[in-house]
Amino acid sequence: MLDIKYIRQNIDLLTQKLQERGQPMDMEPFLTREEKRRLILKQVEDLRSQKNAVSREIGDRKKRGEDAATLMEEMAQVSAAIDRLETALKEVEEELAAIVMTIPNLPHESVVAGRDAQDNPVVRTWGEKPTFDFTPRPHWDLGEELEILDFPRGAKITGARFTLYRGMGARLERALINFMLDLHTAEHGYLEILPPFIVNRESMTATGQLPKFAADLFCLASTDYFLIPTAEVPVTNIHRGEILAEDQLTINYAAYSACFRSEAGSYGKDTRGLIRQHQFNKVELVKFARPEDSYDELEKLTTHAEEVLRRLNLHYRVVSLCTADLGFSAAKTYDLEVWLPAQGVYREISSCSNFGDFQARRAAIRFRRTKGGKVEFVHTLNGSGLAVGRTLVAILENYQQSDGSVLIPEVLRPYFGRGEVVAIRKPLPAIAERN
RNA sequence: GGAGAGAUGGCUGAGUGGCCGAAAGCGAUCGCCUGCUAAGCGAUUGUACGCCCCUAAAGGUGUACCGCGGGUUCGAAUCCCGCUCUCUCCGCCA
Repeated sequence: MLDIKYIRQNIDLLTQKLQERGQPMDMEPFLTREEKRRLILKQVEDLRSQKNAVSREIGDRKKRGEDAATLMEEMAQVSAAIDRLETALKEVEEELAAIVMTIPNLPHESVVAGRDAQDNPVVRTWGEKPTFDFTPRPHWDLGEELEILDFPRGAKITGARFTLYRGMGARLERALINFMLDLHTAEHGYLEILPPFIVNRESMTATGQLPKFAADLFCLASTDYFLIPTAEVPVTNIHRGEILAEDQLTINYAAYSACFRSEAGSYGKDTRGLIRQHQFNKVELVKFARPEDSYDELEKLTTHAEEVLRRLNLHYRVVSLCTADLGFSAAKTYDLEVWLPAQGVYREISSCSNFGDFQARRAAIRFRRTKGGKVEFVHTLNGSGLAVGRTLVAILENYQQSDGSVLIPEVLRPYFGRGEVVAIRKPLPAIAERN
């Protein structure tokens, strides 16, 4: 959410920025309601002021044993007038909020104006595409053959875009979660969080998923609770409505969670494999920073996410999202895209964003300056560190061998028991049956 | 799921219809004093929104906020209703 006063005073700049985002908006409805709100508010407050003064007078007179009947009658009418104006005020405030809540964040000045994802500049690349002396196969084939990913049974148990992990597949997913959390907590200084995976409407609104993107969420029937689409939601809401001390900042949290996305409108995209699921695992990094620090923190956050890929020795590139590709709440975003050799594409595996004060204003997350004692909004940031399912995909495809087995990256081997396990192989028939 | 108790400022805690944005204490900040330390003295100590002033900041002023939402009343932290959360007991449960 943007500041209403800021919108009013910078209406031309805002119109231009929305244009650049490819989401032009007519600001006239905002302006008329904003003005109407102030007009009515003034009237209501003047009447209330009058009411307060006269009510005090009535009290005084009664105490002195004087008659106050005329004044009381007068005030009854003033109260009625206040009631009418309050109704009108509430109405216009709701309309105004409805408009403001659907205005996206303004892109940071360093974000390039572009038309679509094609215009996202590549900031850097790391590593090299692995070479194969055979044709690399897609992870869905490898996963089924190794009997670690079971797509038909996932569909039977629940439906399309749900997958059953088995044996070494489940183990690899778990190893990745632990590896990522260990790295971020022990070496990057994040505090580990295990949040609720179900949140209320207020939390969803604070981080920007609601009211605009309800179609992407799973809502629990007969409740006002939602399955989280990312740990960003519960973790950012940890400090909703709080005023933090300046010396607490920057706060760094790392959280594993399952993520649930309904994503209506994704039909036909990525129908095979693990890339686009209704349920997936993710380790999320969240920061609360002072405004002057937030863009430095974004760089740090991004390198923390990158470090996971580096240690797994997975080739990737970093792109900076252009204005048109930027998410609703973000002021600036870096996407990490990992190389998937079977498909010959770079695939998004992490998205690291600075939201500026956009979420903080919605969520009322503030801090008090030690010097000056002023209250200001914090800046919130978050990034995937990383999407676990997609990391598993990248490992299967990049570490596959000609015999159909998949080597386990060095850094993950300690998570597979005593270190004897170095590869995932097709199970022997007898073992397969026992499983 | 059933029964009961509770929710007040950074914290503790008083306040059952007007003199209450809210006593007192603690904490914090600034200043004074004491040759250091401790103690003492004084002042300040919420947030949001509107208006005035204005380059801005500061300032002035008004309104709202005592868990949340309604109601009664000229007037509500205080009375009534609904909800949420916390605590205790019972039931159920991993």
